[in-house]
Amino acid sequence: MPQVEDRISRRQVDKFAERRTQLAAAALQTLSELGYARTSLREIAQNSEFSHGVLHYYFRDKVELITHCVRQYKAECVKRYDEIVADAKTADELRKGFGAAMAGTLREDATLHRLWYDLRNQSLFEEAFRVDVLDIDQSLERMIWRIVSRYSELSGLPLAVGSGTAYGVFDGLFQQGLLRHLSGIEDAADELQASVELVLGQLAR
Amino acid sequence: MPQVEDRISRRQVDKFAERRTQLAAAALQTLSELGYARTSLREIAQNSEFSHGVLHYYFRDKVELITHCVRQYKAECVKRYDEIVADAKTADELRKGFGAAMAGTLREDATLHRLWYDLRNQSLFEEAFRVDVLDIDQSLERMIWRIVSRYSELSGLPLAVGSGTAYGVFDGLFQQGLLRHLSGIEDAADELQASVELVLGQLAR
DNA sequence: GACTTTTCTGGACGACTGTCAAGATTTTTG
DNA sequence: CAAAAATCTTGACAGTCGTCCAGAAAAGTC
Repeated sequence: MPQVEDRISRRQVDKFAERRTQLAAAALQTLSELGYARTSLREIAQNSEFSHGVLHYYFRDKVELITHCVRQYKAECVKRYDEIVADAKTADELRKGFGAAMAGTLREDATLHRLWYDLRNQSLFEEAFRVDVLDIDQSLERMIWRIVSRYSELSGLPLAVGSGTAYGVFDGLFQQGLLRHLSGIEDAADELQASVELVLGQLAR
Repeated sequence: MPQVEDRISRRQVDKFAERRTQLAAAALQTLSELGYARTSLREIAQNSEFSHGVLHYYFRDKVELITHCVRQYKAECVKRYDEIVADAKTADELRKGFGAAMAGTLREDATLHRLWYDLRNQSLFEEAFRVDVLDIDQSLERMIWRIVSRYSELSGLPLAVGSGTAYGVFDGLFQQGLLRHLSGIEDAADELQASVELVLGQLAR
């Protein structure tokens, strides 16, 4: 049996990587259901079609598996959000589209977002995750900044805040919406949409 | 040995409750250092002057202990923040004081805040914590609202947003600051202060 | 077909977890 | 001081955890 490092860089790289993403997807699902604290390797394996031993064939240890998960999440996440930037023609169209997209992903991908905030918090305690988490966070910040600055462009109004502030504001609104939504508050998504549109209008005057 | 419920409502309630808060303080310290996922009862006991068995003498189980911790955190937290509302005479004084207080608690109580966000996230996975967490969250929202509405009062400017939106915005800014601060970014607190003052000015026009 | 390599299984390990209870210790009570 | 009650320690329990490994199963090679 070759070393993990060798296996990664061999001929059938694609097949090996394919299984890795397959297992990472099972891990992602388990994590989004149970959260980091209650997710075990055996539980992850049960959400796949393999036994628990195989995880150590494709990943060195648990940290590498979860790190890989986080990276995989990022790809899915940015792709998801980048569809939002869309091709709005007017400032108002962009503002409404942004609010609707936020509310939409809150409704549909609540458990995934819950996982993201969980992992981001874990990175505050476990340094192993920090680099990847910060990387994702920055890409999310850029994504928000693209929208906000484009809004300023379309509306002709100057922005009152910078990139980091804008991200903090909208991320806070979203997290608050997530908390309410998962607590069973019916109109949490609607309220988020209204808040987002309102605040975006306030940041460019 | 009487039941836990009986012990709580007996003559020396004060002494019993005193030890509970003492143990809860040890738990709070452990949790803020390790995070929820890595905190065990034995670890908590080692941060106190007792053995691990005593925890089940004062608390029914781990959930009750942590729930008690969260409640205790709330008391400390609201007290801490309520000193912020202070007695500002002018709108500008309040705005500066608010920003400075945010930056100050970010610098001094970073690990406690990190714990709060961790526990709030846990409540999204474990229903047992949800009630207490939502209670704290609401009291924080009211605290923010007191500041924001007072600012509107002092400045004579009308507010553009409601209570929930205001809380989401400032909580997001703070969390973003916490992430940067704990990642070793030196001027994270200063940036937070500037952001908070800026955004507060934007919400009332 | 046989032989080699890759992939996967299932069990074992030591460490750790929450929980519990028997008994030692301390404090309170009469 | 002695009896009783409260408090605390210690060790044990049944699980679960991440990790590892011997060997079964499958895939690839000649």
